[in-house]
Amino acid sequence: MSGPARVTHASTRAAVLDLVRAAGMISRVGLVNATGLTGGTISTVVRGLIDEGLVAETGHAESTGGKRRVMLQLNHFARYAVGVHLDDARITYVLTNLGGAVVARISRAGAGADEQAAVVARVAREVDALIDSVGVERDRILGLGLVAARPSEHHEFGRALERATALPVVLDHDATAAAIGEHWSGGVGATSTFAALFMGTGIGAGIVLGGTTYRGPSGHTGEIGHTCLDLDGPRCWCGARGCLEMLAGPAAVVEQARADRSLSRAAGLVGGRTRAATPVAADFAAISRAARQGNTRAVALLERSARYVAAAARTLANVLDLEVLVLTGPSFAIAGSVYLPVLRAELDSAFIARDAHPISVRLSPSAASAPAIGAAAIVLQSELVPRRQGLRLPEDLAAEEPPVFQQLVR
Amino acid sequence: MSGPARVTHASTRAAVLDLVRAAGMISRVGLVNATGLTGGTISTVVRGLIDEGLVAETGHAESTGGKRRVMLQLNHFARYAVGVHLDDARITYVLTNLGGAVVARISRAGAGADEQAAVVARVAREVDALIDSVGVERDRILGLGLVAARPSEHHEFGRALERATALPVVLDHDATAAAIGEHWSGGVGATSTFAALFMGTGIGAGIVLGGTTYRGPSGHTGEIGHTCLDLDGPRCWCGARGCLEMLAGPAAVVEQARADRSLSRAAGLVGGRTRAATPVAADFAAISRAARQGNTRAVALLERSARYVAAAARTLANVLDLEVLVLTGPSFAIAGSVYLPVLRAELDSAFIARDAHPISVRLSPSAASAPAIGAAAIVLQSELVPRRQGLRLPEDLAAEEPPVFQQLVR
DNA sequence: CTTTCTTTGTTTAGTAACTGAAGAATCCTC
DNA sequence: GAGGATTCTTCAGTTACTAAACAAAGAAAG
Repeated sequence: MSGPARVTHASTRAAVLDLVRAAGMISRVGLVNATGLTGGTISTVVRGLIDEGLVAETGHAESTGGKRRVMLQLNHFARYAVGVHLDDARITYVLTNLGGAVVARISRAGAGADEQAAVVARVAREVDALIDSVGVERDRILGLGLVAARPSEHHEFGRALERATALPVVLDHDATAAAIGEHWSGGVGATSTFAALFMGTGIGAGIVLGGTTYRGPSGHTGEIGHTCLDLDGPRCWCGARGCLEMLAGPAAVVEQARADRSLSRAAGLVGGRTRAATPVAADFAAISRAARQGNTRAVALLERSARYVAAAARTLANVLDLEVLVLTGPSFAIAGSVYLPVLRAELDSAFIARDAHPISVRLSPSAASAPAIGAAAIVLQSELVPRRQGLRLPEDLAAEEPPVFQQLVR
Repeated sequence: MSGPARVTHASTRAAVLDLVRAAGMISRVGLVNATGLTGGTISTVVRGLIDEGLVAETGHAESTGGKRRVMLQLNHFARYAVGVHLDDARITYVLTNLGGAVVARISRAGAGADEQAAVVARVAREVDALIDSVGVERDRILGLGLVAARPSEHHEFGRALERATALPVVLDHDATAAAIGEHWSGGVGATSTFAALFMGTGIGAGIVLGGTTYRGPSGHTGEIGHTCLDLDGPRCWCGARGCLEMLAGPAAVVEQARADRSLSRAAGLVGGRTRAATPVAADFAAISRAARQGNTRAVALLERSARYVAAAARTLANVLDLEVLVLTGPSFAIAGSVYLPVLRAELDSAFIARDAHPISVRLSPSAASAPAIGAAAIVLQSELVPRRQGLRLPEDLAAEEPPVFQQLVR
């Protein structure tokens, strides 16, 4: 009743492993301090991890007056995971090792309106190619993470891909995946509260609260694209008015640019002239390029968008008491340098909790492939991190179907 | 590794107790289904609770084809808790029983600029009067919950009050308390995701995610009063422009009403003429009264405010995937009937996840004393619900001396 | 009324995951 | 090289569970 805090049974191994991963290098005593477990427990848990080949002893630390600590490190190449990001425009594949580092990466054109069976076969083939390119044995691959903007629409696809690749498939939201990817690749602290602002064609946010990803009761979290920023703004497909996405999302920026003759010409916008799968993505890239080259109209357009995004980001930060905000996704990969200073300025001057703790705003070092990396990270997490803490919920009991295909969103 | 999910050791007793409370009446089999624990475990846990006098057997259910279930109920009068809400305008005290039901309630004028020692003595005296009014033995009172808009400013006050009353004191945010109060008083499901929109002088939100209250790394959560609704709106004290609080909070509504001669006269606004502690609260009440009596200008003013609040609420719901939204706090107690339909309409037409699950918007049945009730509920919770699950957090380690080679992530 | 079946609740033996304490190993200092 | 400091391991004991057998209470059928 009054003893020290404990760890949920099944999660201890995973928690220790996660600490080793997050710390990069740590001793058993370090784990004792970090977990609150006793030395004896850590000793046996670590032995198990070493036996499985997941962790290795790598040298000693300086003495602190007695026996030197034996340092432990993750055996990064003990296991691998595949991440697949289905975007309208492109499909991105990554193979990561246990540390979340990208070992191989390929990117192919999006599937468009192709037959699902054909897409499944193609993706399976490309996953095979990815794995073969670095010659990793199949049984060292923990699974495949599949992420998309609307995961609920890819249910059947995931199931089929599971059969085609013979890998366990987990399905999730791309923005959530991007957040987990940032968290996993170590840029963000293990127990921190942060959001990954994800800008692709739309705008969303993946949310991690105190180290735990937040998915909400139906997986529709972080929809900041529908933050209201103008009560009488233009009507959005969601039913409301003045949504961020309508006012300042990539599609809106492109539309505004197309309406500007001079800018259209200067940036060489694709416009409606081609039948490219995603003229929006292409044109947004063109506008960003023009901005980088000093086109003042392009700069003004992006900065206007950034002001809106910044207001939404501040709202989000104020609601969740965020510690870190990471900009990620294809559009921030291209135009992040314009948005970053605007968001920083907004949060430095108007974040409510700024006296209590700083909020760090940064650009993801791998914004373009963040969702795919995150997809792989979800696999790593689902294998290595606690499946669940606390009570089994009534909803779980309702759906007692065979766990063929693990899905993270409903 | 593969078995059913388990319960954190220390929390089982509390989880079962909480289920009994939430269900009102439940059998052991019901607890088995709700928790996922086995009958044997439930049997022993329930015996313990009965031995402690917290739970009692109360009759039988109809037979479902075999032995009838023995129904269990919380022994509501086994323990009590005191809740104190420090508002600028008023101090509200409640004594609740174990079920969160209010047994006694008093409300006194706010402390204003009085000396702290005097206020502590006065509050302690009034708490004594509250307890004596129903003749509850002191040792049955679990503790005192103290809530305020800016709890960090009442640290020393809480400590002093602890000495003066000889009761354990817990300190928290008033909006968070209101949310816990709603959760505890059973209007909201045990594992639901919801927010309590709290409108006093300012606007905030208490957040409960999947049955767990979310406080954030520094306790500054749910600051939806600083949701941006107009990029070029009036400047707010927080440093930003177009904050909800500036555009549509009670203070803004009052200011707009005062600028309207006809309405000022009709509603009999206090304005700046008196030296009352909180003219805003009094005038907001007067405007609401005028609206109820059919004054179209007052109605228009409040409905305008409601449209802004609704937009902020929608933003919040979209970010957190809310299932329930409760309107609470003094201002909603007065004007909730104007705000409720506007919020309902907004969320029915534009909540992103509305196809996945409904969002229920309702008015708190005890909006005026919700924070105080919540304060008491926090005490009940801190006594009866798991102290902590999972890992020890880095903040706990901060006090300890750092080993030379500590490489934990910050 | 008796038998059989269903459902509820209890008891008991066994197990996983820890703790606590003792001891072994390693290093530093004098 | 003796003694203390620190790290790590071992092992018996505790806790909180599960699984399975059992007992008790009612319903349904004969």
